[in-house]
Amino acid sequence: MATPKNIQDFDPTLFLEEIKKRVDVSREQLDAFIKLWEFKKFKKNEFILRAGEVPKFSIFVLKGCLRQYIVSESGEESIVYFAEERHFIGDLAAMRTNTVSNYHFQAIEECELLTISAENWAKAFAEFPWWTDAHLTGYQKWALLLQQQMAERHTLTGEERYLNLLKAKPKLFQRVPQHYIASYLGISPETLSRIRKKIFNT
Amino acid sequence: MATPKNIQDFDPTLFLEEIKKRVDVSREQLDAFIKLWEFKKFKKNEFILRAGEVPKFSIFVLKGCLRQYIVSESGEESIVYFAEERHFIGDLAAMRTNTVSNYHFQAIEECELLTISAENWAKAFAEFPWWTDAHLTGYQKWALLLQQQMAERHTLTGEERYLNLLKAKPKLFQRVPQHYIASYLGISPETLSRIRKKIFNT
DNA sequence: AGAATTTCTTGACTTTAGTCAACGTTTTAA
DNA sequence: TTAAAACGTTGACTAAAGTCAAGAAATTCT
Repeated sequence: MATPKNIQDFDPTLFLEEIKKRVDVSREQLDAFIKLWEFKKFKKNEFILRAGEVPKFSIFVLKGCLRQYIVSESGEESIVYFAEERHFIGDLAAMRTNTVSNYHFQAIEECELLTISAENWAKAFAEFPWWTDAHLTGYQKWALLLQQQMAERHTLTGEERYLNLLKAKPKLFQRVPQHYIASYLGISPETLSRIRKKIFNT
Repeated sequence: MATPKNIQDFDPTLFLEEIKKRVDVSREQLDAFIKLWEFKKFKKNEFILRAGEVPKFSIFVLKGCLRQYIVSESGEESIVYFAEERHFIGDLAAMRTNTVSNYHFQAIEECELLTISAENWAKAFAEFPWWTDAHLTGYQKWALLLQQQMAERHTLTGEERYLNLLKAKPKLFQRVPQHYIASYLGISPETLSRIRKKIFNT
């Protein structure tokens, strides 16, 4: 279970750093802003949000790692995103429109998260233009990146995509099971095993 | 060549309809808003924006159809998006940060577009909160959709993806060359030809 | 520590899709 | 209106990746 509410004794440094990376904003603004977030802990393998439910909050990862995945009609799981420390994750569109999400969000390790409710998200949006701005910029970049990844899914082999990911997120490979990486890359665990064998035995 | 500037005799109906679909906003607001956009025509196959250049504007399609594609290191083209009538398209992230885009935007047919410059985009963003809101919502949904498409790229066969697209955008198949569809689906033109043969000859 | 579970590896075989080349058809442009 | 270019189809072959099954290795739980 998630720890109850308002355990406010978390260290906000990481969070503030990430905000400041994106926008230039005063300490007072940040203090007011951070009050809209709530600290929550989750155990390994615990579900943070589930497909078929209306998301109650959106997430910033202080510690740990979680996966976002979708289950196809045929029952196959497909991981679409890993959120490590310093990453935002969630289904804002579903949360804001009060509709069910298609995605599961699960802790891969014990996690410490900051969460923001739909109400507080709306407040932040109304009161802090710099936040809206940073958000929009983030999404604009992210959408382009996703398109690029799709193109790479089309033009590169599994091996090439594996090497790219290894270069881009080396730490990820130390902390998540290999078959999760396979799911994210869109290849079978067996194929990933063979790719690794080929790469490292030559 | 694109026609010069400020040919303002376009019919804004389509554009206004799309805005109203997203937000509830007064006629006065819309009138002021639409002044920030410029009408442009492009001939078939003409490049609207090119990879390696800083995008000068972002786009709404009044008439025609265009493709957004990326060229891989190995020189392979990969179409990531088709924009038909009523669609927004562009590389806002690159435009706003004054950096070069990785994407080409090319007219597939003769096109009539509304374009907005970086300056006017910033104005719209500052002056029309409803626009920012609609924009953000749009991106939030779009990012989720792209993730879903990536998952489908992983779990479905080429044939299944073809049938899905045929159902989702039937008109697209009447107007764009088949090998563009293949590029978008991430399969070779030959494979698409065989998929079609199999589907329609049984 | 030891049993149970999960994860990873390997082999044999199948499926899906890509490549190359040839040729017919359609579209475009001089 | 005809030549050229672009597009689509087909065949033969190849490559990439999936599936199924068995077993080894690692991790988790009690």
